[in-house]
Formats: sequence, C-alpha cells, structure tokens
Amino acid sequence: MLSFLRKLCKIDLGRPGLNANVQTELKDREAEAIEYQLEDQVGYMLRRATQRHLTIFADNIPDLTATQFAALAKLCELGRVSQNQLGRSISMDAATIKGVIDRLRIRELVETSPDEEDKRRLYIEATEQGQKLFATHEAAAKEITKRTLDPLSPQEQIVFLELLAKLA
Amino acid sequence: MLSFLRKLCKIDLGRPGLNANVQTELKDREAEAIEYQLEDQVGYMLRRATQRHLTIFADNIPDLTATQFAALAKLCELGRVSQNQLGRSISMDAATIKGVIDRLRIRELVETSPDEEDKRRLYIEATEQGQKLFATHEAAAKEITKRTLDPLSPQEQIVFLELLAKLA
DNA sequence: CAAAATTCATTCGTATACAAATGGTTTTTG
DNA sequence: CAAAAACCATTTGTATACGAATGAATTTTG
Repeated sequence: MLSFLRKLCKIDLGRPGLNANVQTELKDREAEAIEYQLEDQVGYMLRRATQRHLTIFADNIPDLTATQFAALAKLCELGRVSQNQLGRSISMDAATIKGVIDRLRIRELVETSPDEEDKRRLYIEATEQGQKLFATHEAAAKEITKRTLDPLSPQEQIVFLELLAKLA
Repeated sequence: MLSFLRKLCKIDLGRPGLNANVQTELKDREAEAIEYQLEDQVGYMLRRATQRHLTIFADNIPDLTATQFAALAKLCELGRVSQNQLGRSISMDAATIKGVIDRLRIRELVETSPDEEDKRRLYIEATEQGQKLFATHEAAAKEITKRTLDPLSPQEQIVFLELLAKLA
C-alpha cells in the first residue's frame, strides 16, 4: 500500500499534468506564464473519459442509452414520481427529461398518468416491462463501471471515485 | 502529507462509493448481490462533474462554448490543419468538428481554404481575430480548470488529474 | 496499371443538454 | 381573499455528439 501511495504522489514536485517540456521552460516565471495546454485542462479530460465510458456503455447495453438507463433505474428505485421530480433526482432539466421519458414511453418501458390533485403534474412509472429490462441489464450496468475504471488499480479506483464524487 | 494520504485511503475498508446503509446490508453476500445505485456509477458521476464544469465555463467564458474554445485553442497551437485532422487531434468526429468549424467560421474566428494538392481536404486556420480572442480568454480558461478543481485540496487535485488522465 | 481499400468532407437522423419563453396551476403573501 | 410568486410541463432554438450513408479523391495492392 505504501508504494502505491508513494507512486500516487511522486508527481508532487512538478506542476499538475504539465508536459515535461513545458515544465522545463518554466524556471523562474510565474504561474500566469504557463502555456495553455488543452490536454491539461480538466474539462477536456472529463470529455474524453466520458467518451470512453459511453463507448463501453453502448457495447454492454446496446438497447438503451446511458441517459435512458439512468432514468429507468431511478424510476425503478423511486416508483411513481412526477416528471420534473424524476429529472431533478438525476440532474436532468425539464426539457431533457421530457425527451427521455417520451422515448421510454414509446417503447412502453414507462407509463404516464396525470395527477388528479395537482393538475400541473405528470406522474411517471416504470412498467412491468421496464422493470424487467432494468433487471436484465443491472449486472451489465455494474460491469460498465468496472470496465470504465479498469485502467486504474483497485486502490486508484477507490481514490478516483472518492475525488470525483467531490466534484459532482 | 501523510495525513492526507491516510485520509485518501481510509475508505479502503468499505466498498468503493457505496452508501453506508447499503454496505451494512451486505454482510456475507457477494459482489453480485450489491444493489445497483445510480449515484455510485462512474458514468453518472462523470456526467454531473461535467455539468458543473460546463456551468463554470459558461460563467467565465460566455461568448464561446467549451467545445468551440477547445477547437480554437488547438487551431492556434497547430496552425493550418485539415478539418478532420483538427477533429482527430481533439477527439471530435468528422460530423461534430464540421458543425463547430461552421459556427467559428461564421464569426470569422477561423478561415477555411481548399487544399490544392489533395482536393478532398479543407484547411482550417485561426484568423487574427480568432487568435486574439483565444489570447483574451487564455487566462480565464486556466481559471476554469482551477475553479472546477476547487473542491479538492491541492494534493487531491494532482492525484485526481493523474487518475483522470489514465481514464481518458 | 486497374481494382480495392482508404480517406475526406458532407449530410441525415437520433439523442442528450440547456436557456428562454409560455400557459396553466398551485402556493405564498400582503 | 386577491395579487404575486413559484411550480409544472411544454415548446422553441441552439449546440454538441455520434452512427451511418454518400460521393469525390487518393492511396494501396494484386
């Protein structure tokens, strides 16, 4: 374990994520003078990591998008909820969750029903078929996380998820 | 530093990223029996982290999207390149980079010119105005990475970027 | 050299993602 | 209670993102 920690921290001496040739040019100048490198920016890295993840997702669960699966999974967990409530619970805005639910409804994986008490609300519920499909893919979904994290050692995976959670 | 490392690893005893109540239910059962929790999946966490990042980006650079800025930045770095070449260098497929370049071209931030040698190719180049705009926002772009990583300590930031790079 | 394979840019279709506006409904407040 | 504020779902518009198909051009190969 100690060697793992030492390895994780051995880059501590340099600036985070900078190419060696850029670092050698630094010397006495200040942080402002560090050249902008797209590859060092966290947004670019997040986009690339997400791209790779979505490829793995599509390979393992071809008949649902990651977004659709997330909505279906949350719906199976929560039961009957309003559309906006579902969206908020998985960080999708009203316009986005509407489209996702529309596509799930067409495939009869979810059912909608108006709220009689509050006429603004539209209740959403996973159908029997939807719950069955979720159950079918549940193991694959966990496998997707596993494969996405595969380039990291078990200890690195724990640290990464811990830190990623702080950013999300 | 040592206390930081200990803190990073103190969750090692539990399963990665699982809620406490789920963990207590585990006991003797195997990993397969772990309930699927959307919030524990790396794809969901990546999406949320990206959402937060893009909000920070839009706050700091309102007149370009993160994607457009990435294309412009790479173009300023590479000089004259073909459209597909540019796309490959920043992991955007041909259809995506076309749209991005179209929008930058309309704003006269980039210029296109046909390749006389290879008539399939379309060369892209940042205009004077495009280079100026990139320079204007370069500091802000670095600030965006800084703010995105702000919830992490300096040491955690280094570790996170290192691990994220391995996944991207 | 000629056929096959590859590359390039484009187009089409589908799916997030979000800002902004809208209209109907409910809750809050003065 | 009535006006104001908030909420819900929807619609419109813009911007990634990618698979798949297309046609033109170039490179590879047999």
